[in-house]
Amino acid sequence: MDAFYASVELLRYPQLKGLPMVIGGGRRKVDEALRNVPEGGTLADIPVAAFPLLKDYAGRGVITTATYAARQFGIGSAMGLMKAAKLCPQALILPVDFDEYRKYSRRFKQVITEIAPLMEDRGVDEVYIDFTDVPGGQREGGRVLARLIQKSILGATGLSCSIGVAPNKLLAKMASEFDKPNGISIVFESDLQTRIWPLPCRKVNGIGPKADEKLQGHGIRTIGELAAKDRDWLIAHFGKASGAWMHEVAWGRDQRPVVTESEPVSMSRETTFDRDLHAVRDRAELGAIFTRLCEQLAADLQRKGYVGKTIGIKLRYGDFKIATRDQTIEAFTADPKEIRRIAGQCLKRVPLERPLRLLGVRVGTLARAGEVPVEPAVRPTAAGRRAARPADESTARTASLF
DNA sequence: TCTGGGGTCCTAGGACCC
DNA sequence: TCTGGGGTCCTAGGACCC
Repeated sequence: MDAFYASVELLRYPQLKGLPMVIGGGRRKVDEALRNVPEGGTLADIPVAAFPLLKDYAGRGVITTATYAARQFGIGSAMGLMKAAKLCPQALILPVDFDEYRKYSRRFKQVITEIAPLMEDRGVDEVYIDFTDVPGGQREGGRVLARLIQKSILGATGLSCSIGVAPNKLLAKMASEFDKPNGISIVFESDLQTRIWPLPCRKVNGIGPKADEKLQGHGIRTIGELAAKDRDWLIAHFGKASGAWMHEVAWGRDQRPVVTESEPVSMSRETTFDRDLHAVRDRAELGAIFTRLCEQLAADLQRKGYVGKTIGIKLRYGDFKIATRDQTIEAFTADPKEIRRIAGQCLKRVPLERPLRLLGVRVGTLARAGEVPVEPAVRPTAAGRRAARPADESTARTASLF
């Protein structure tokens, strides 16, 4: 989907079309500015001047989506809001409204599955579709079907999307970026050398900043340069699995099927504080946030009908370093009190002297409530074994906080 | 310009079992 | 006297994606 969050917002506020706008940041300040709906009017009647400007936004956060008008100024996803404000102070800013995006997500995905039932979910704004057995799916290399899907989604939601059609998921994903927004791009196997090999390695789904940096360290910048490397050389430098995988993708090979169903592995809730908090000084505030996260997470689990038995916490310190702890318990649970109790024990095992930026709670090893696997014979858990051992010195002093 | 929230998968060491 | 081989589970961290 093209600039998905921003495009959904423009459906509500069509008066903002064409203006530089970003989605991100907390709710509070922005919400105040939006309490300007004229008497008897609708959201579309709010004057543009009533919307908050990026330059007036003071707070932590990143941009989740920028309109194409905002991108002209060099603003992009994941950019800090403060930096974006320097690039384009007059841009408008709207808070993230995930419930609304999820609504439109369900809608466009339903449109797709009615046309092509084999669809793989890749988050709120992205999917893979298997054209293979869809009637007419091969006409003009898939362009006819792609066009039908685009038109149907636009008709049902008012949203545009970009589609890449290729022999596999790897190439289709890259193809989808060739013509944005509202484009269709067909890539054949025979296009590998001309259209894929000139691209930077970073364009491969799965090669991130770290791998790219390492590749560049070896003088490898493009996918073609990667393809030129010996398979064994790649394995020697990137490990057996990664090296072999890199060799495959550089040659455009990918056998992964389109997966239409999957079960969640974990659920979590986390929050970044408005300011860094200290475990001792801000004890009450932290405790309240901690409890709330556990309650939200329990509610998520219960609403979706899951229970879990691995409970964990995540901290991000002021210096952005991350620490995680988890503990597997014997009985599956979705109970907020139990989650908080175990998560609290996890917190006691992590250093709490330094300023904290983020706190998160996670439940993993999920099972559908009501289909809980039979417990195997009890053996002492790792936690039980650990309990016999005293906490290390750094955590001992703060152990009673939670 | 200090950098969100919700996920998945992989690696690696240690405990434990057969 | 010194020391197997294979397997699973648990835990912590990290890369990556949307």
